[in-house]
Amino acid sequence: MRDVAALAGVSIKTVSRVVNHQPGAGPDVVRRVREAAASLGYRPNLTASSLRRSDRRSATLGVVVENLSNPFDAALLRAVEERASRDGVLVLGASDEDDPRRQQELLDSLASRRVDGLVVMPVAGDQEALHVERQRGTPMVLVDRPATFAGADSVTVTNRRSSCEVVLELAARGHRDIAYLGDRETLWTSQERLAGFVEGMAKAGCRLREELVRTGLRGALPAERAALELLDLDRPPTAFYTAQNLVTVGALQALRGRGLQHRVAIVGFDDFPLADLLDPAVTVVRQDLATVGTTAADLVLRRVEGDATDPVHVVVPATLVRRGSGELPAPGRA
Amino acid sequence: MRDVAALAGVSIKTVSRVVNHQPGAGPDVVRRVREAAASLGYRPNLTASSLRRSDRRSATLGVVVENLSNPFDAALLRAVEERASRDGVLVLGASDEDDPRRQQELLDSLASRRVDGLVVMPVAGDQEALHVERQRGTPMVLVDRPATFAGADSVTVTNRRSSCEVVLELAARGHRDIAYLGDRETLWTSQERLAGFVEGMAKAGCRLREELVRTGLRGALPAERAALELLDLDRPPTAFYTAQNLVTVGALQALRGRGLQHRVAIVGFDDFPLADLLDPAVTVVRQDLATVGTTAADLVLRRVEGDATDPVHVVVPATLVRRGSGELPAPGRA
DNA sequence: ATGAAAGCGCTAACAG
DNA sequence: CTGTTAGCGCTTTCAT
Repeated sequence: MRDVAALAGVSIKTVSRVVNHQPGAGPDVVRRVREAAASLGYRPNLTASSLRRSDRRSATLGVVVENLSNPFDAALLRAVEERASRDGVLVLGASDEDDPRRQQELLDSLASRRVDGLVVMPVAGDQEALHVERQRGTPMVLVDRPATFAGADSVTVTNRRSSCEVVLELAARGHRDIAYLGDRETLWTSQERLAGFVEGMAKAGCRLREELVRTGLRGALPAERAALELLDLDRPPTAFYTAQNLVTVGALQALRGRGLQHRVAIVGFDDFPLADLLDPAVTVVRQDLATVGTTAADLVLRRVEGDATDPVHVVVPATLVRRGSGELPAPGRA
Repeated sequence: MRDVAALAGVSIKTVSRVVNHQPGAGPDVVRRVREAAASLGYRPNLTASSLRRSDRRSATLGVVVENLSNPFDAALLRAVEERASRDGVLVLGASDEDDPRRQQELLDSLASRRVDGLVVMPVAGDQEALHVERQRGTPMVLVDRPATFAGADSVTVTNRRSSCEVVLELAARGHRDIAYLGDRETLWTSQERLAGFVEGMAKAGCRLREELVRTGLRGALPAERAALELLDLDRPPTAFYTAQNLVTVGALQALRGRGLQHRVAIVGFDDFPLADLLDPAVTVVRQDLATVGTTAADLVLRRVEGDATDPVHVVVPATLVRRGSGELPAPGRA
């Protein structure tokens, strides 16, 4: 910048004004400065600028998720990025592998880069680290699971309500022996989905058979095994509600293995690519990650702008996508 | 940092030494400084540090892809992130939507934040903007398509060779009327895959029927239509090579629509989730994005460290994943 | 082993 | 309209 000023024959401050499109620079001077900048290949240094500026903004957000290659997390990152880019804000994306230590490292790393705000999908368990970071002043929005401390905004989806609706739909088609396959119950989303299932069964007047409820399924293989076991019962379920992506895949594999894919209904939570290419196409509850991400970005950017109103918990509706597998009627009820 | 120094009763420089684990600080002083830092909630400011430091590093890389929510791009970002995190380097991820203007904006934006290096999946067409940025000194690695200018490293996969192999495999199972469905030919990868297809047909001694080669297919729907047209020919193909993700999906839909999924062979380029859940499971050429990303990150980080050897073009092998759909024999050749 | 002074690239606050 | 001075938080260089 000094060099540009010298070449253009003006003061360094004038260059600053031109670069930042501030008023108070003659049109002729502007041109000379621009030329000088171009010929020297000058690039403004945003880090130096933000160091000195009074707002101290880095025009950068941090996004911490479990794994950026997870389509779920990627969609979220993308949505945040899209919203942020409208304000010229860039996004530092990072994966914590659901490891609290790693999450802490990333928080420190992002804080030392002075990100303006954080969008975090918190690791299961204690949120103390996030609380501490928030108290240091960093605007923060939690996604997927709500904050267990005061001060941060949260954006989640209708895990419970949508799960309840799924059960009611299945019951409306005559199903009464409905099985629940879910992930670890340490996850807030799993708890909510199970709660919604239980609620739905009650509302539908279905007896909840304990042996048809299986949780703690981590990945497709355990889910497949669990589904096979249920199918081998004397009185097997006529419908499955699979409350997580990979669990759904495992259950589908089980049904296919038994040749029951057209006889046993199944609804999954979380959409997945090609769900409509299977036979029958798979009915799912779809989370609107784009809305979740955009909302989260909106919130955090607003906080960055100084909005100090009370923290909010936004709940984005998930939608039931009927494709066929969830609309199979109970036997003898065609 | 000043406050920490005051509280600990030492000079600001001493605090700097402690924070950076530099020698020249008494064990007692170290403890006092650490305590003061903790009690004040001090966070080092990496941006201020990098501004003053002689290496001028920001410990940040920029990754520019088409769309971060694309599983392909997400896997790449994740791989770069993983490699970078081992050096304490964070990653700014950005989507250019295959728009040259947007790519330029992102380059400027990343440059103004003084990223140490760039990993770029270049937009189709002119690479002049990248060339300019590279000449300004930013280490840069192109992925997916090679650089058309001197100075940048590239990492691609064996588009051509793998395509050739696919054809030879199909031919070995008796197929001679093999169709090619591909994306736009303006894309380097598409060109390579088509070239490999042509090469394979020649090597296998198959006559290449022009009417069985369809390119410019953008997305699943056009691909499905094209596939249906080919299936309606007097002498339809007995095998498909679909050279892109969505094209494969479209062709699968066409085969399923005609009930031919067990009679006509199909091999796709690019793996996709649940490819093994379809019936028959889909044989694909899988790109090893993890290796591509890690390699790219490796290269760019090495350049950041000062490696000034000649630019390289690394070609990562893609692997044929045989799942069934590609192993269907030609009719009358069971 | 510790500290004082200078300055990275830039902008706030005040002159002219 | 334009320039001068000071200083953001930190590290360099050189002293002590």
